[in-house]
Amino acid sequence: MPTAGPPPRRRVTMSDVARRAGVSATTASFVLAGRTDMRISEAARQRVQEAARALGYRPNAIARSLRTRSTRTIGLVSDTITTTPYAGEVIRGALEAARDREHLLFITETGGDPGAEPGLVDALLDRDVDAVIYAAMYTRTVAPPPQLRGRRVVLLNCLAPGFCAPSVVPDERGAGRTAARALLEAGHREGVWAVGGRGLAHRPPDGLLAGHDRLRGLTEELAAAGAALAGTSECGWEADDGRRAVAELLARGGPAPRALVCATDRTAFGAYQALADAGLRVPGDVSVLSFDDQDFASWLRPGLTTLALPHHALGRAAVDLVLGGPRPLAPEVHRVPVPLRARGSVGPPAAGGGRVHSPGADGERQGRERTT
Amino acid sequence: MPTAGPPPRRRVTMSDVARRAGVSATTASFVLAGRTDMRISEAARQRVQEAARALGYRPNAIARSLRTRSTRTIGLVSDTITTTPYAGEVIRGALEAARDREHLLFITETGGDPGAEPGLVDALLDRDVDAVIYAAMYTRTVAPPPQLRGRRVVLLNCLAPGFCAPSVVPDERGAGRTAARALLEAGHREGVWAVGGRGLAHRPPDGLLAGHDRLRGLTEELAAAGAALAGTSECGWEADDGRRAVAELLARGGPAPRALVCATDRTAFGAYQALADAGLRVPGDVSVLSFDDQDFASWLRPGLTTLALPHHALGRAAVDLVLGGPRPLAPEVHRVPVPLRARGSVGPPAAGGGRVHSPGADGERQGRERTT
DNA sequence: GTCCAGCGCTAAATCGAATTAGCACCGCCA
DNA sequence: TGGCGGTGCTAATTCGATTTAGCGCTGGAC
Repeated sequence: MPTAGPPPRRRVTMSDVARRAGVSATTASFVLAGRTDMRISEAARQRVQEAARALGYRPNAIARSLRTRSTRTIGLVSDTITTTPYAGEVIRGALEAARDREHLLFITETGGDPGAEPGLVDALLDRDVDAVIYAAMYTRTVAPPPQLRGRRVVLLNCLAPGFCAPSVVPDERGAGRTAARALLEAGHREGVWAVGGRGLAHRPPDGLLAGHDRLRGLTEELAAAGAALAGTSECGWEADDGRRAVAELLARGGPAPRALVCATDRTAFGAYQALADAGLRVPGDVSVLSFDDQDFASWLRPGLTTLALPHHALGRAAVDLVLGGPRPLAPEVHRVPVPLRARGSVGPPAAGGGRVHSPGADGERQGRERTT
Repeated sequence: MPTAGPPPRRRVTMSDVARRAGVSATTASFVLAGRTDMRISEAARQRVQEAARALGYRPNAIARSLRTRSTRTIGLVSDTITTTPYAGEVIRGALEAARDREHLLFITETGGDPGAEPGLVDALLDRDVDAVIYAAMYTRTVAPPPQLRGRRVVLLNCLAPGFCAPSVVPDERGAGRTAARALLEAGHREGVWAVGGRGLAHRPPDGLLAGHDRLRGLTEELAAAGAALAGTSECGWEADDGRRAVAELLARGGPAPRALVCATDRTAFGAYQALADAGLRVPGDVSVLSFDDQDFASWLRPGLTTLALPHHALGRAAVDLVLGGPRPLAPEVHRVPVPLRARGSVGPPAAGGGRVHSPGADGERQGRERTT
């Protein structure tokens, strides 16, 4: 009979393999699991291997999981994975680590609806995931749902007071120090402003931790060098917020700012616009430094010097920890370093008080020389 | 005895529920499944429901799946989910649709290594996923691995000649037409250039389809109005490619371009830079229109008018199709509309031949009036 | 000749649900 | 009083693996 259409494809089971090899399912199981705690003749071993190969046997992970209670599966629960463009990097890092350890990743997101969370967590637990990564896309404090208590959980980019689980977060304080050092090394000691600095209470419900720790690292390191922040201009997180905040900063009286430390690349983007509008050059008149390392940071002219939030490393670390960490997990906080991406936007402070300058294109062109 | 530490938490099974309700597991199963094809007294029904509630019973999805062969699970296989920032939107759309249909999503990516693909697909099939979404992050032709033949598969953002499965892709040709219409409506009939237009062979192995179809739609619609493309300047996909291409275009002789249709927002970003360098205003001297709608498109001054690749809708449509479509699936190509995001970068063509203009800031400031 | 040890394997139970087959009881009718 | 049909349930099997318990054979020691 000629083959017609796709074969019915009943799945090849271990009994099929055993039958073909002329052994019991038990023997086949031990051979295929590579277990040596049962004596099996070399001949039988060979026949089982051969039969499995010939039939294209693949163990049914569902059946195996039912017995072993291990699914080689992780669940990732997050608030919103895409309001932020770099969230993809977190997932990619997690995916990579999971692949290395031969696990598969369930991704879920509540879409900002906290009411959806218990349902999603239940769906994961119903499927017997080996571990759960509870992730936030902005560093903040969270309250994971009660079903997760006592489970193997790692908190990613968040802290949960009173919930016994390790956290993996960016080393924001270290990042602040690094930022300060970059500025100090370029010669800045005065006129350093934080834009969108503390960032508390900008996002419900608990506000963000990042801004606070960054500012702390920044001021500490400046203080260690006998310098200090000239001031802080709080604002939102978007380009437009940055533009307005910097425009106001320039419009107010007092000594000219020499360096701006922006909370995000987006606010830095706005800062560039405001500076250009005022006829100020980057970094000739004002240095700009920020946090995130979004892709456009390298397209700007001059390229934006920024602290690269280690999204990929965070995702990776969380999975490595949840799968490879001690049992049970210790509720420690793991801080992942935040590397500096030095581009062209930080330079030595302007010599004079150059409040206003020759407009536009010239400044941009000078910047362009410094672009990578 | 006082409770000490987390309870051992043996999972509550259906037998536990049945025992407590004083019925057999069979009865409990029928009650909890809501099946009416077996006669069960109202009293028994009540007792089972009550017992399940009291014990906090949740069915073990693994055990159920073993029996029913349905896991309420989908696998998404993609090349690289994050080289592109909008990939997250695809996933978010898929996640939303999956949630609506009470399915969970396994996400995998090869990380650009095609050798990893069979292993990942096997891992999914071993776990008995109900369906697979095979996704590419740039629209192109692909060759899914043979294990997927005969399975329930939807191709997302790609086409696979000879592989019997439906595709969900952006309506690139329609997008090209829309772009042309936007330009025609603003009064453009001459000096319309495509930048980074055809885009073939820029990515291995098969080149991209998007550029070709877009260009087709663009030229068709222009032709229908008796107009035509002034020319095409092929280049890469990045900001810097766009900047160089446009700079060259402006430096060459001939009539000045009046409108640039850029292949991506990134090239448009570069185009803005090149135009500013040449002292040309957007849209006063040159209109700019592009494809993608990345977030920075709205931060530029003027805001970039762009065709929003419907990533979210694509992800949603793929899941809706693979779960809700006919059995078996018809190998059709579903084209998802690409909406225009009109911002400030398209305006009426310049009256004269204004080759060079007053530099920088003025142009930007005019643009800014049009920003949303 | 018997006993024991070791070898190489198999039978059967298990995981937790879904599902098929069929049984005990009741009341009604002849 | 015996049969019959409907009601309301249960026992047993199945899904496909893992894992425990133990069986039959052989060869050597005594």
